[in-house]
Amino acid sequence: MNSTPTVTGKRAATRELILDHAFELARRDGLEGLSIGSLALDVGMSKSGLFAHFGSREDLQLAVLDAAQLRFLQRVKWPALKLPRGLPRVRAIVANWVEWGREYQSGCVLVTAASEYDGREGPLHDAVTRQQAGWRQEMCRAIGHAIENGELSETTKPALLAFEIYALMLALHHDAGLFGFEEASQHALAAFDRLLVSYRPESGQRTAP
Amino acid sequence: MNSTPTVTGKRAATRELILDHAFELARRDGLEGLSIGSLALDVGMSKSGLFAHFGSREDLQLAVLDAAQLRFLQRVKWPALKLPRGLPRVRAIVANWVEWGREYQSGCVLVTAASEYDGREGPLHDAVTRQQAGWRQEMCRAIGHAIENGELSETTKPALLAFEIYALMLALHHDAGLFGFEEASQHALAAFDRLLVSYRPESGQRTAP
DNA sequence: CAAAAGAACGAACGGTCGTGCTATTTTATG
DNA sequence: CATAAAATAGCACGACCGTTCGTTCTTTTG
Repeated sequence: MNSTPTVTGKRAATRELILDHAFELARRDGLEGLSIGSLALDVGMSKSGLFAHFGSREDLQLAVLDAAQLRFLQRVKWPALKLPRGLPRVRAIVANWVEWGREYQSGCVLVTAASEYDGREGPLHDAVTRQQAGWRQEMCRAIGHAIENGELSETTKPALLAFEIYALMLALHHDAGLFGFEEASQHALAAFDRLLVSYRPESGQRTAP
Repeated sequence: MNSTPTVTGKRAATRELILDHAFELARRDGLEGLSIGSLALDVGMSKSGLFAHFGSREDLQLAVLDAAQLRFLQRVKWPALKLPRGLPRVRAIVANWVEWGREYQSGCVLVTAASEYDGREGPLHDAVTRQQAGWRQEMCRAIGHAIENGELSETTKPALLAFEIYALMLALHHDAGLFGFEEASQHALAAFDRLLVSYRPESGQRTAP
């Protein structure tokens, strides 16, 4: 009756279903370890039927990468945007990031992809690099706002602090996978607190709005 | 004439040759991406001839993992043991570690293996976990000496500082592979300096030997 | 030199890989 | 309900996977 079967369409719906399963499989085996046969088995459809949605394995991998980034931004970035610019937002990003690490300990697709494709070339390398550079830049901007607010020392170099924060999150994933999330997250949060102390502005000068 | 063909023996020699090539291949493709066929092609011998040296792919992967750790210890740990215990040795370890990162940017077998096997089970997972736990403990001991020497604040928690240092080295590998080694190493070294400043002992109390 | 031992080879196995092609089924449209 | 279109299944392909086996070549030993 309706001219459009659903708002999203059947094609888009099953595509999302496939990407859901692919996201989970890629967590354990990486994007390189993701195979169409096992994915089709997991989804419950035929290899060829699934394959028709993407046209090539590489396009599937790119789609999974995009889906993973979308989830990351949904869980980590967007909720933090509701907080005011500056240190509160930076704190929220880190807090959300740690929670993301709790959910996806031992196998974040984004982290895995970075180490899988950093030494090669091709569309996946490009996509990963673009993705990581973009997120790092967003971190730098968030840090920049905190500096402008006088919440961080004015000598703070955003790129360096962003590097330090990213380092903690990498180590969080690393240690959570090997030694358990609880100890790892305690270390990461303690280290982040130490970081903020070390970047605390000199007493007296405030440039708040 | 000689009863022993060489000191090492032919078998051990070609085994080392294989592991040399395998180490290089595993840098790009990880231990999971390492295939016997392509390795044999790279070494210049037949699949079956190569296979006979290990008996299974898993044993090959374990051997490569051991070889990688040996190289790491040779380049990073052992040279640092020539320096006195305490802060100088910790500094040397980090400096050597960064140089290791320069040589093996975009693809350290140990880092890759950690993310490949942290979510599974089996001999490789066990080996990686044991390996990482051991190295972390060695870092803690080295840091402990620096605390005893009064070169770091006596409130320093070795496990946390070891986590922070490891985090910087992970981020060094990450960024070096994606954005280039020079910027990454500058960030890592600057962050390490900031770390040492933040752990500087309170002025006055010295407990040096 | 002959015999025994060791190392590497070549071929083949059953499987799985990614990828096309052609039916068949499901869904939407007049 | 009939029909066009979209979505999925079935099948086959060449390539590569790890592994096994029997053979051949090289080295060591008596």
